[in-house]
Amino acid sequence: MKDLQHKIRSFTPVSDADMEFTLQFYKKESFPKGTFLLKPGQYIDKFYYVKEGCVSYFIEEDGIPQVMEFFTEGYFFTDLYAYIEEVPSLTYLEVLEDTVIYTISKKDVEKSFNHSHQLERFGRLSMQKAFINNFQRIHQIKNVSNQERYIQLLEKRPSLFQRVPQYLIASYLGLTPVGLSKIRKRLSKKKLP
Amino acid sequence: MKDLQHKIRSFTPVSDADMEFTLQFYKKESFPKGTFLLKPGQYIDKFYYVKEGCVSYFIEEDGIPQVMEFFTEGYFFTDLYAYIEEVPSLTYLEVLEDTVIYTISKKDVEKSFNHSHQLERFGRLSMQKAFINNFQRIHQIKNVSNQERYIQLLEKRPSLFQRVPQYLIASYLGLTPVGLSKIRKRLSKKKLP
DNA sequence: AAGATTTATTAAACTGGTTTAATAAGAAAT
DNA sequence: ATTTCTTATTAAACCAGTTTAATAAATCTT
Repeated sequence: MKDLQHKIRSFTPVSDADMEFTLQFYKKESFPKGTFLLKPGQYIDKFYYVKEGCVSYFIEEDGIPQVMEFFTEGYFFTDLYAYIEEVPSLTYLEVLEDTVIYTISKKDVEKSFNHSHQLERFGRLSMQKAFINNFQRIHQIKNVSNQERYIQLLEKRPSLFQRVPQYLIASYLGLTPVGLSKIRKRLSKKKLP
Repeated sequence: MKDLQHKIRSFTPVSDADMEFTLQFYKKESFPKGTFLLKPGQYIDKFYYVKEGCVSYFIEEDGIPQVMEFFTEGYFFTDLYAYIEEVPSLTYLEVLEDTVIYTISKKDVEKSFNHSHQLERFGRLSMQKAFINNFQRIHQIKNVSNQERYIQLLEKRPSLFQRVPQYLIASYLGLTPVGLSKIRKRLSKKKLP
């Protein structure tokens, strides 16, 4: 769990004792491609950290998956709304490739935050970072063209294109597969001859 | 500052002593309509709470304001990215009507969070709530039609339409004024005869 | 109240996407 | 290897928005 430890300390200093206290709760689990960690109607009382692999977070709209996020190595995730409010989820969490995850229960998260001010601070700062990421995403969706967003994703998370089918990336970008295909064609024409 | 106190306690219990400790830092300030609390290039080391009034948070794109949020009564706000990273802002914060604000400096926010675990927790939970709001916004922008988003805004924050010019609301919804006008026309035709 | 400015609507031409459907290419199963 | 299933591309018709420009309505100034 070296990388998880490192991840936590990238937010704020945590004493060895506190670190040990919280790490004891995480359980390593492996899920094969195709596993659903969460489906609509289910409750979720766990927080996850991706050690290795990829998980999609999506909602189904008229039978079509609308991808909100791809969680890859180093991401913390859950369906935060359902987790916090303790209501049935509206979303899916689907494992897109064989994935190794560290899991911690909500109870144990809360134990950790109660145990030490520093761990509580880690909670605040990680949430802060997630907030900023989301905010930049909103800015992008509102003010950047689809084509530009595609290019930026290509630059920022190139490996996604190797591991995730294109129609899911289209969905993540807010496009249909046809729309994304058109953009790709347009770009390939520009670049080549 | 009764309402600010109440707001803080709506997130988590805070002892009277801790509450007094943090409230001492807030300063009441009044700004007339048209004031800019922040412009691009400036640094921001304050957090704000709207006691009364309305502040727009926008970025200028090709000379056109793109509104990210309207902060009204009961909102905490700042330009979080510039605040955290201590870099020059890219955004504007403009007072849209005479507004009363409680201001606290970043130093004093940090003093508060250092002072007590409960205040740190308030910080985490308020950030968590902001995260969820943002997330639902992303979901809305991605998966809800412009027309439907307009209707939902009308239902959720009707007073905005009384206090903010329509072209700013259009911008907030990701539309041009022309586009919003069309939507309004379409809807008025449907409802009436 | 008149004039000046800002804001909202309408029209017309355009555009970047959608939908639907057919086809092609790739991957998995037998 | 052949079939089957999934994924990606292309084409054609369509549509909800945009841009530009003119007009109308509302608000602010003096």
